[in-house]
Amino acid sequence: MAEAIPRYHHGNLRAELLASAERKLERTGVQGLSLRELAREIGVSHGAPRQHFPDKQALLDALAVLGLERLGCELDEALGEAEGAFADRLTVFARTYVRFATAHPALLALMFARKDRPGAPELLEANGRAFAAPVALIAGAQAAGEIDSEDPDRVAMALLATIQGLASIITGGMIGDRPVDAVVSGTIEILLRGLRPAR
Amino acid sequence: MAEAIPRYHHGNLRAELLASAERKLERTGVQGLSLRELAREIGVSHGAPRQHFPDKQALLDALAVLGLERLGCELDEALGEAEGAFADRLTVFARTYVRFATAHPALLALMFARKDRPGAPELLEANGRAFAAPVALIAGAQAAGEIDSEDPDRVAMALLATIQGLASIITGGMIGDRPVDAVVSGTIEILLRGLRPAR
DNA sequence: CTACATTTCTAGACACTGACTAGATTCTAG
DNA sequence: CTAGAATCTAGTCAGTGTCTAGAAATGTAG
Repeated sequence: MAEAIPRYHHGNLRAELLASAERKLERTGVQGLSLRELAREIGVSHGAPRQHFPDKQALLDALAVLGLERLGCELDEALGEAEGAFADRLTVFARTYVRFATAHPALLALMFARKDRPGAPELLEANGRAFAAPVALIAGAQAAGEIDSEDPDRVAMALLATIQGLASIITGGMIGDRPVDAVVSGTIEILLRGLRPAR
Repeated sequence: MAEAIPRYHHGNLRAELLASAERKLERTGVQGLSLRELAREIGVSHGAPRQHFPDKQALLDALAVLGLERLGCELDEALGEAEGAFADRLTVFARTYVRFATAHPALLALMFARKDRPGAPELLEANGRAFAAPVALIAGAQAAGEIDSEDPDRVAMALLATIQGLASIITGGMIGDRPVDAVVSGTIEILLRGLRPAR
């Protein structure tokens, strides 16, 4: 640690607050996240965070944006190197999303907070960017005739809803002891059969 | 109001706490729910709730159980009087569930909190009771050959996940200005096409 | 009816939190 | 070098959840 000498100006407080907050978030949930405790751990006065986040909600929103960006990166990466038919790539998307959801359930809850809220336009924006790759994937499949496309928007909605639902069920502990990957790919399989073009 | 005379023993505090808490919950979310404020509104001292709920979490859990019971009633009722093919009855289930979810989003979040938690066995139990009717509906359809049943459990999982996902998307505000009922029935339609027995 | 035990509620305390303020310190342009 | 902006400290406030001791009402024998 080179951070042994406490200077008056921390120099990187905003970033370190976010990092510490995210660590704490996964361990204790939103309820157990305290601005003062964060400041204490970082070694800064209890009022310091206010310089970077006017509000606790502002910190949470920033965490959500970061989460969306990271999810977006993981999705881009996974879908970028995914080859093969639409079915396979959609499964890759679902698995990546579900893995993220189960790895960071508390963060996901923040990311899914109401977006029609004052001060959440950047959240909505980040949301759009995060899901750009899967949306493009679906649109491409529709254009290529790989899936039914009578109503593209409805199809995309159904796919996203299902995958988000899987994540909810799993993080809620309602999956019991069923194997995650099997449930995910089984569900995707059913969906795809329903989306097959009616020839 | 016959409750004008404040007696020492309220006589019905537990029930009134739950009712007040639920009202507040929908307006302010979990964050804005304060035991002391509840006590103040009801006209009782700040320590009184502790007699009925040892913990704030205990109040929240009780709220979740009540929510599950009410959801179960609504589902039972809706599915009880639903006639017709499996497709129609499944749509009724989805609509009923989504309506409940959009009407009580904060309560739904409580109901979907992690169930593998110390002191949540009654939550899990209530969860099972609430979804008894739709689970029976699905099992019946499988038995009657109305839908594919190579793996009954997987099929049920896919259906529940999808419907829960719809609720998440809608309460998260990500549905935009699309008509709710159309999105719901459109998604169900796709699922059902995928579940049609392969003859 | 009385005496006792239990339930229910009050009142006071404690540590903690998020938010606000004034002022000290450091950084940075000009 | 200096003035102003950015950053941090320290003190304060109302509010919260939880704990405690004890008062008040209720229920239950004898």
